[in-house]
Amino acid sequence: MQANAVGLSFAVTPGEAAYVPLMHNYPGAPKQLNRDEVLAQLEPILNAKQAKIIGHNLKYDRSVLLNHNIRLDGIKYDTMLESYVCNSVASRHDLDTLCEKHLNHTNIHFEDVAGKGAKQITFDQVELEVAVDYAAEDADMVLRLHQIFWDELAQKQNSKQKDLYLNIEVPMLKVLSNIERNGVLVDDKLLAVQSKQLSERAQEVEKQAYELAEQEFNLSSPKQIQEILFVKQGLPVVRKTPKGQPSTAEDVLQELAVNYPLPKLLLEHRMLSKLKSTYTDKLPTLINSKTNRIHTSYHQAVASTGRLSSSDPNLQNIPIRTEEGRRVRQAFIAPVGYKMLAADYSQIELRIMAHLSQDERLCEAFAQGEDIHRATAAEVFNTKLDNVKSEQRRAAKAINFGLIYGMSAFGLARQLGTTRTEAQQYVRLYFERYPGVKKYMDNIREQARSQGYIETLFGRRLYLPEINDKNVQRRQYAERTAINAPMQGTAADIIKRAMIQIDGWLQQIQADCKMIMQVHDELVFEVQSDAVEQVTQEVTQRMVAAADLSVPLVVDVAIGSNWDEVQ
DNA sequence: CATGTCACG
DNA sequence: ACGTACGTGACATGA
Repeated sequence: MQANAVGLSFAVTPGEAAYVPLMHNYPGAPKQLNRDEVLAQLEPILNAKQAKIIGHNLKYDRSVLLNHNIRLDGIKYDTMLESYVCNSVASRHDLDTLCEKHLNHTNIHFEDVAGKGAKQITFDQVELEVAVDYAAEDADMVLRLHQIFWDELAQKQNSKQKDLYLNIEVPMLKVLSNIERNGVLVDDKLLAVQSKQLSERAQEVEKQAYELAEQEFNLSSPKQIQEILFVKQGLPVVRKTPKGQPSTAEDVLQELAVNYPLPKLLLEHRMLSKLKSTYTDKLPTLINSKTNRIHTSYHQAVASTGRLSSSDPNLQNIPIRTEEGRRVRQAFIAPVGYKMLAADYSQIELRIMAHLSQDERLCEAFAQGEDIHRATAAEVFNTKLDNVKSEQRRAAKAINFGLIYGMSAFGLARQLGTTRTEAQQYVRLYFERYPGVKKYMDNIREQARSQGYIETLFGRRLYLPEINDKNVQRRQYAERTAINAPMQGTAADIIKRAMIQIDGWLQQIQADCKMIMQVHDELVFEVQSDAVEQVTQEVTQRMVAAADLSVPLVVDVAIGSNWDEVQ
């Protein structure tokens, strides 16, 4: 949203590339072609639907060009997405890493030409003679990488991956670019008020904590908290961190708070300072001065399961679970004359589990539109639906979540606050009542072992090299991933398909509606008030139709004037 | 830069 | 004996 083009580089034949400098600006810089004239002349090519432009992370190039009012619709291939589809478990998909890995070639690094840290210069200050090698190399390498990836994707046995790449990931690039550029309106005055309230409360808590500790200390320092709690006050050590220090994590403090007063204050202070520093103080600083809105970045090649991630700011972890936190959402607003509309998939991962496992009882429960946790409770506790106690439903809900995560009896027991034996009992009962699920879990583990990977419904492949590891921990971790990834990943595929359809519809009818956020199973829109009914209908229909499962996909829609009201 | 912690689905 | 539910990103501290 902020960057300007300094130059353009192209390659049409491997081993040859050109750099067109436009805006290099340093003492003695040579005269260059006028940027806007060059871009205007290039636009028919960049924007031609039949053009076959290949790039690396073209979402970024598209956005920079849009800053100059140039559209980049000739996108055909993106090597970052090719690498991601070929192996999403690989930790990085940046150009330098891919060149090392696939071309055995070390690129000129950006830091080599621009320096690093506080002394780093911007690319327009880089001398032409230096810039040309750096920029032209990029174009050449992208072309070479594409040839390698395309050979891999076009292999016949990988056709599902090719479809995933061409029909989901490449089209998504433009959808995400649109969402990012749309941005979201945030009420900075409200956040300022909240910041003030949070710091006032935090100060009171701080004062009380000093009295209880009989000294001043930094409540944000785990090290100092350890000293006070476990050395000075001699409280029992509940758990240790991976590095062997006594843990002061939330669940530990919760437990200690039953018998001692200080942990409760620490918990409250933690909550208040988290909300203030990460949200109410930070978000207002990220409002773009040109658009008066916040523009996140979505990352399409980060999460191994196929999910998106969001950063700068992360709009996928805005608080909702506590009363205090939720208030942050009141600052995400629709402008006058517009409404906020949120559409979320109901229980999508469990529905996918029903589909993948084809378990009869589970499919039937969804077909009947039952409350799935209640239905599970009725089965596990062998009672009528109407007689399910709230405690039983809570346990069933924990079991259902546990299943999605590839649970152990230990994990379930801890979640439920019960014994491991009892948790094991629940798991056994569950699998007796849902034998299809049991069979599916065993099959997917076995499939992961024999193939070394698992796949989502739409062919996204996750390699699990540690599935046969000698190390029990690593192997079990890979097994849990094998269980979880097909469900989380299929859900990611489905919402991406819906987003592509919805974006296409919005462009086509020129609706007064913007898609503004995605939070894994939820889409958020800003809709002109008169269009709310139409958008509700059209969005729901496209989300529901995004996959044809053995069970219905259900979408809940809510409308309000801010993000808190639509949950 | 590592660590611990905590926000979300 | 050990660690223990999946996937993320951001912040403060402290070396």
